[in-house]
Parts: sequence; structure tokens; C-alpha cells
Amino acid sequence: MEEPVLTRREITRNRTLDEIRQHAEEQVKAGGVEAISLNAIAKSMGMSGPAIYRYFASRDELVADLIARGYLQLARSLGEASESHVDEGPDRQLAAVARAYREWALANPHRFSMFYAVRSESHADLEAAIAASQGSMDLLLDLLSRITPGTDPDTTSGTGELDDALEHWRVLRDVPDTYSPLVLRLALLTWTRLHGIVTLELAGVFEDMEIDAGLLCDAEIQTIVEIAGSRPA
Amino acid sequence: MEEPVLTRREITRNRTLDEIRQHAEEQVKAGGVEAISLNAIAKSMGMSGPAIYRYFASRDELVADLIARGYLQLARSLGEASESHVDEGPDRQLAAVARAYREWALANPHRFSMFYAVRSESHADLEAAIAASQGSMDLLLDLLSRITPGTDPDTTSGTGELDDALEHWRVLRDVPDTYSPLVLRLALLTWTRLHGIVTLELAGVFEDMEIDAGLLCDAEIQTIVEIAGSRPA
DNA sequence: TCAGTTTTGTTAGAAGATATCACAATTTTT
DNA sequence: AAAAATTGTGATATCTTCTAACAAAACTGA
Repeated sequence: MEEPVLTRREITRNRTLDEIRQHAEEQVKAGGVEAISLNAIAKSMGMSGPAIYRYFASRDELVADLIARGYLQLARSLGEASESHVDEGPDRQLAAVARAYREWALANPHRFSMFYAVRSESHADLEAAIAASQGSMDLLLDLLSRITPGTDPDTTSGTGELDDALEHWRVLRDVPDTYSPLVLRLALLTWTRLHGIVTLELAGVFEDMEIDAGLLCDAEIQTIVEIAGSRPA
Repeated sequence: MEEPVLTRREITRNRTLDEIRQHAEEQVKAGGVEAISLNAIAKSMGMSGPAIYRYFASRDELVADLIARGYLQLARSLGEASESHVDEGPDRQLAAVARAYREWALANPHRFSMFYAVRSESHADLEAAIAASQGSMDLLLDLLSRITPGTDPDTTSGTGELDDALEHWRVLRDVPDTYSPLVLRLALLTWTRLHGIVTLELAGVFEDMEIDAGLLCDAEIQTIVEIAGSRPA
């Protein structure tokens, strides 16, 4: 019998950690981040208040943990949406990713707004979150580059201030220069446009307007696909 | 001496209310909604804790009040931005309104995210907020309709699902049918696209990317102005 | 096997939050 | 001047996060 990587203690510890996370996520789903109560979690798990501080040093640390894990989960959903439509072409994949983004947000409204809240000093350094969103950006870049017909860097290189900024970002992120400025711009616009619709939808704006935000999302994605699909010349 | 509309008591009461609001807004600016403490406000005003409940029945009521007032303030900023560029044409006015939206959010990040937070049951009925955002929508509709060259309802009427939904909204809101479906759609897209950029900027996304979100906003507004300005059929 | 160390739990308590209650002081009204 | 409405007070209940001191349990190595 080969020695296990995790000791018995680590296993039970991880189980407790997961149980805490599960309770916390239920509280977030019910009433948002501010509904999290370390005390209540501990008691509902059968242990007394301070015991939970053996697992999370502070409330903020638990929140940061939830945010990081939520980010990864959302990113995984997007990847799965893309892969499940891989035989329908990149344009349909992009549409599926967009729908997955919106549906994840609608299914987990409080968790979604949790990691897009105004960044406070406490959990300003969520490297895992940044890495996850960058992974999703890579997904968008890949799909969009496969939609654009001729990805000739010379003919599609822009000269505007925005394109310069996008080029700076590309170099910063070590994105290969096979991605044209158009693709970079469209990937970013896919995110921002979708995000705007979804956040306003969560705020209840479209409810008041009696408008189906899904139609708006579809229209935006269609617009982006059309721009990507047309010859950039 | 004619009888004043406000009694002496109402005047002092309003003064106290404003002082409470001022302290609360400072707390929000510093650390977001959750940083509001009725107790701390009361004590910093020289009165003891429970006294503040003579002015606001609960913490949520104070928050709702701040949200409603913030909405009105933002809407006023947008209106002022439009009027201060009235002699430069509707396209420049629209750009100014967009910049004002972003700048207000950047100047008041926590207040901005406060009234675009996930709608909870407690302050779900913010009629003032809805009215304010509708006023801003009217502003966008007016500017965009003046950018579109020929506002012929017959030639610009759409047939898609989205246009049907927009038409439903137009009727619901009693918006005059001189606004074409194109204008309705562009007004909504102006809001959603701008909102997406601004909220992601507040979350620190572009900071990590080292991208100036102002360039993105300008590009989006330019795109919308170009679509509005081109002949629709 | 058994002592020593680490980990994990406990209770007690500080400091602060929202919110209610009973009561006092003040101000307006009659 | 008396009555009523308003605005303040302190006491209190109940919640929160989080620290401190201490006890029990579980692993570790000789």
C-alpha cells in the first residue's frame, strides 16, 4: 500500500473546509455576501463559534476563498459551453459561451455580483480570479480568431489609440501576435457588452421594462460575429 | 409676515436628516454600503444611538434613501453634461453624457455600485430610482433621435423579436412613436455597453490589463453614433 | 508503549452592530 | 397654563467578528 499524499488529518480538514464553504455559499445564494455569518455556519455544523477560525482566519478570508472558487466555476462553465458546441463552428460556440455567462449569472446572482463588486483593499489580490478571467479571455480570443476569415496581422493592424492600448495589453499578457487587433477588440467588447446587459438584468432594469434580456444578448453576439466574419481589409 | 410652508420643527428636522445623510454618504464613499453604521453616525453627531431611529426607521430605510438620492444626482449630472454641450450637436452631447456617466461612477464608485447591486426584497420598490433612470433614458432617446437622419417610422420599423420587445417597451413607457425601433435599440445599447465597461472598470479589470477604459467608452459611443448617423435603409 | 508536539476544539469575553422599550425633556398646539 | 406631539435618553436583548486561555484529541518519534 503506497503512502497517500494526504494524511488522515488533511483529509478531514479538507472535508470540514468544504462543509464550511458549502454553508457559506448557501448563505450567499440566499442573501448575498453580507448574509455570511461565521458564527451561524459554525453552529449549524455543530461546533461553537470560534472553532471556525481554525479554518479561516477571518470573514474576509472566507469571502476571498468563495470568490476565487466562484470565478473558477464560472470559467469552467464557459469552457464546457464552448466544448459542447465544438462541432457547430466557432460562431455558435461564441453564442453558447455568451449564453452560459448570462445563465450562470442568473442562476447565481449574488455570487456573480460578489466577484464583480467594487474592489476593496481586503481582497484586492485575487490572483486566482484574475487567472480565471484571463482563461475565459483566451477562450474568447480563440473563438473570435477562428471566426475572422483572414487573420493577417499586417492588414488588420489598427492605428487608433485604442488599438495601441490593446497591443500593449497583448504584449503584457503574452498573447501571441497571431491575434489581430480586431480580435483583441472584439474579445474585450464581447465581455463588456455582455457584462453590461447581465448586470443591468440582475439589477432588475429589464424586469421593469418587460424586456427579455436574452434577446439583447443574442443580438449583441450576432453583431460581434458579423463584424468578425466580415473581411477586415 | 406670511406663514411659512415649513414649520420651525420641520426645518430643524430636515437639517438633522441632511446631516445624517451626509455622514452616511461619507461612510459609503469610504467603505461601501456595508460601512454604514447608524450608531456611529448618531454618536458623531453628538446624540446617542437610538435617537437616530426617530429619523430613519431602519438601516435599510436609510440605504434606500441614499440610493434614491444618488440616482437623482447621477441623472442630473447626465442632464447637465448634455446641456453644457447643447451647441455642439447631439452626437457630441451623447459623447458628453457617456463621459459623465463614467466619470460619476469613477468619482463615486461605492455609491454607483450601491444602486446597481442585486435587487433585494428590502428596497425593491425604488420608484424614484426607476423614474430617474427613465429620465436618463429619455435623454438618450432624444439625443439619438436627433442624430438619426430620417426618423421615418415606416422605413425603420424592424421585424425581429428584439424590435417587437422594444416596441412593447415603447408602448409600456408611453414613449412617442416618433422614436424608431433603431433609436430605441441604440438607446438601450448605449446604456448596456457603457454600463458594462464602467462596472468592469470599477472591478479593477482594466487596471490589471493596463488599458484606459475611457478609450473603450469613446469607441463604443463613436460606434453607436455612426450607426445612428448612417441612413437606415 | 509512551512522552511530546501539533492540531482542533471549548468557554469566556471584548467591542460593536441593529433595534426595542420605557421614560424624560422639549416644543408645539390648544 | 394644560394637553399633546416630538425628540431625546439610558437600559437591554440579540446579533456579529474576533482574541485569549485552556482542554482534549490525534498524530509523531524514540
